[in-house]
Amino acid sequence: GKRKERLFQFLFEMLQTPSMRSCIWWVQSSTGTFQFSSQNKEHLAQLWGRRKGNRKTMTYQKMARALRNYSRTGEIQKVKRKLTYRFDEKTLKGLQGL
DNA sequence: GACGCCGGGATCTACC
DNA sequence: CGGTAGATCCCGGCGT
Repeated sequence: GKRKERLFQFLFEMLQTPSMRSCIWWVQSSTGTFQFSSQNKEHLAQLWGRRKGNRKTMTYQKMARALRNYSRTGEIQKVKRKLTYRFDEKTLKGLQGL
């Protein structure tokens, strides 16, 4: 099946990519906590936008809005720390099982 | 006050 | 046609 990739799947993939460490990294991988780089978050957002083939350039502001939608389903929660989020335990297990 | 980050409503689009 | 998953736009709140 070639269902379109979800945002959280893309982020997890980036977190496993060494060359992306300047954009996003694990704060604590065991709990699924990760953080974006204040300096390079826009580059990561643009990568996401290109992958989706969006008309306009993806920005952190817009990507973060999509991220906030995850708080409703609980797939990802925002943590108090700046630019830091956390995958839900169930979501994380699903991603690790790929 | 400016700027960066955050929360969420409204609306639109692409896809299944 | 209805639902999902964002994408886009916009505005207000808050801390530095």
